[in-house]
Amino acid sequence: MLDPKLLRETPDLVKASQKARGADESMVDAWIAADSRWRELNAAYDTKRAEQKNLSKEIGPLQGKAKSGDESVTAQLEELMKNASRMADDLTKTAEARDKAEAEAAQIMSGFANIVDVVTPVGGEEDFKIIETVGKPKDFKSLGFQPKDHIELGQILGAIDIERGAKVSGSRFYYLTGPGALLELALVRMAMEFATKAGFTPVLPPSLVRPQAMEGTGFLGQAAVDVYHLPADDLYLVGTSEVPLAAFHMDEILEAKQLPLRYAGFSPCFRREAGSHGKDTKGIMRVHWFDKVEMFSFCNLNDAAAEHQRILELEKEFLKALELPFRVLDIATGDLGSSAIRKFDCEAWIPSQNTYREVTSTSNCTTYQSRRLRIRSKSSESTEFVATLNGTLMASTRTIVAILENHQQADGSVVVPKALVPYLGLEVIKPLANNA
RNA sequence: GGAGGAUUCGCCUAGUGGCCUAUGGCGCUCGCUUGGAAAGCGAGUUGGGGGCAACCCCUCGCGGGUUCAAAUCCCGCAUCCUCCGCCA
Repeated sequence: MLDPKLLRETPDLVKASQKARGADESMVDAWIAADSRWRELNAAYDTKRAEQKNLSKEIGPLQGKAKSGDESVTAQLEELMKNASRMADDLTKTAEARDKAEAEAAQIMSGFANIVDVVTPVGGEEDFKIIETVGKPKDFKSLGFQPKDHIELGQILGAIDIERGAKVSGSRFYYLTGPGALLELALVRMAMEFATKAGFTPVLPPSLVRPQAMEGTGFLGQAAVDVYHLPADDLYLVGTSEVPLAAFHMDEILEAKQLPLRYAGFSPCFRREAGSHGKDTKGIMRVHWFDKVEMFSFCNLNDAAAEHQRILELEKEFLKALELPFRVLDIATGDLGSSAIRKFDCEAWIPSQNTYREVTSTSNCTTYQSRRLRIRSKSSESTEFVATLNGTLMASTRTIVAILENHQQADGSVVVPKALVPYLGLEVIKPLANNA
């Protein structure tokens, strides 16, 4: 949700943002019309309500007199009751009109995406800016072998079972087995410790949430088709622990002194992947379920940009620790989620695809989510909506793909990055003995 | 799944249709007092919306309803507690 003041006072700013996103600019004027109608009706209601209250207050004492046998007030009382009755009808009608205008304004409001940052590159999916490139993809040719893809490596190592995933659950499902299962657990443990050292509180959040949590984080807008819904219970499966982490402080007023509050959530992530038919159909690059360690910060709006950089630095540091070559992108306006004003993606090199693929993503959502979730902070001076930021630390499937493919050797074995060795207890993942 | 009970300001609590424009205590903040502190005394202390302002309106778990008038009566829902059943 946007700040209504922004729309009332600087509509051109909102229009410019809508334009940069390729969204509808006319919503701005439509909202302003609905809002001014609401304000008018609201003021009218308030005035009438005040009158009604005064009228009602006169009735009580008179009724007391009438009850004690004083018949001189009966006529006056009747007159008052008649007026009050009429007033109540009028009030109901005004309230209905007011509520209608309010609902209309709210409807339009919920369609606004956050105001893009002025520094965000303008354009669509392809218009990202490459901020930096870290590490260098391995030259497998000079090493004398053709790199295998993660599907083949997964088979050789007994780490990933895609066929049985499909048998049991359908396409885009998989089993992690043996060293694959242990690899994920090691990565999770490493990520959690890493995040804890960086000041994030480890959290295991629920991965089923109520509509208001989903709604509040902005996932029931354009992204709604990608969300699993359980109609029997009206619960949603989260696509990221960003949802339960953001909603953690829903309807709360935090002490300004406590900020920033940082959490690292580990949860499964469920995505319907509607509309991505034909993309990444093989392997585990794009799946309906994966596990992820996600960083989430609540901070002052003024500190949000710095916190965003901080989260990005942590993501980079983690990828460096895994010895993965990657690049950092500044995502363009048209490719931002509705909550974000700016987004950085880290893309790791995937040898089998000869390209960089997204492994982490961090967004600055300023007060867009906190307004919807009613999360504020209170200092002695004021009560304000907090800024929220999120960033992937470790998405298991894609991280596993990157590790297997980048660190593979000619025989299919995989060298475990040094930083991960203590968590995995292995220096090399070796092919299964019975595998040719 | 079944049966009861609860939900009022940070915490505890009063409140069975109009005098609730919500008690009282604790805590907290400020002031007086003091060399300084404690005690004592006094004031303040839920959020939100509209209005240039004076001020007005909303907010007693949430949503409806009854009524001229609802913290209070009625209906639905949520959460928590107790007991029974089931269960990792």
